[in-house]
Amino acid sequence: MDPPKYRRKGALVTSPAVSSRDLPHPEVAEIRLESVLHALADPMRLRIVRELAAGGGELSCSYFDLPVTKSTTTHHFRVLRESGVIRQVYRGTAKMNGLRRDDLDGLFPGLLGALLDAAARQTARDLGDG
Amino acid sequence: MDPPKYRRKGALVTSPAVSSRDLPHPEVAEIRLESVLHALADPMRLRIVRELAAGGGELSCSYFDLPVTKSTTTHHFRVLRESGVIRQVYRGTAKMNGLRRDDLDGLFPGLLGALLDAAARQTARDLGDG
DNA sequence: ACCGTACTACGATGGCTATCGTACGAAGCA
DNA sequence: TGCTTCGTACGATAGCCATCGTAGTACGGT
Repeated sequence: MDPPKYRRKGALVTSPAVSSRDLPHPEVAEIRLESVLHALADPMRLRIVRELAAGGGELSCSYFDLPVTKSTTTHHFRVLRESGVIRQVYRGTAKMNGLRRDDLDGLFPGLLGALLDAAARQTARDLGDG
Repeated sequence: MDPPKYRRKGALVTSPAVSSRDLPHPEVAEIRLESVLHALADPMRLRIVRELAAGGGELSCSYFDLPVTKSTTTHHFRVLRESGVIRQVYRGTAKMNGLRRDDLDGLFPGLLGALLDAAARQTARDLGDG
């Protein structure tokens, strides 16, 4: 392999920007409600977000035991990141994920809470209520 | 044409159930959060829902002046109905649409309000805030 | 230098979906 | 009995997307 390559979607760079790879996140002003809803409309991603909310801090991708392959898991995390729902950062070999709760609450007050509450209610209902 | 036909997706019936055609709606217990989010993740449908919320009562399909053809409009209304977001009923030649606000508030308290508020905030932001 | 773990990029694939155009059905009215 | 308005069904199409498998990169440890 000639020069070291850090390829991403056709781009070819000779060195990473920082020691850790950095991931593109939308600015707060770029976050679109439709994208957030689309991201959360997928059962797998809604589940990820719920676990993130329950977990409190940051969780690694491998923490999640999803019934899909790792490539699919990567895909879902990327959708969540690119829609502005989560923030991702590399820490060693792991990739830590955290909800962008403050950003979302600033943009859409009460939305995230209502969504998490709605998801919890639906789960309770699915389990036969009480 | 031989016998009168009321076809719907392969089914062939000899007479309508009632004088007005009736449309299938999900029961409250059948409404899924993911489906609601998916329905609202589309800009056209989110717009419809916002206008319905602003309009208060029921609005006919033709009330909306959407930048798509009529068949596409029909499609969007059907997605909204089948996800449980709106209720549709024929009144003469018109088809009236109403938000299922009570049903949704019962299932997911605060969700619809938070969504509508979020959409309003985003619109205000798009217009340059103030 | 080597290995293992964590995650990615890429290509393929099948399914869903937003859109259109055309043709038609139902209701009301002249 | 037509005519008009409102909305539907159907087929086609193009784009998106959730999923997979394979091959590969990055980092930390041995």
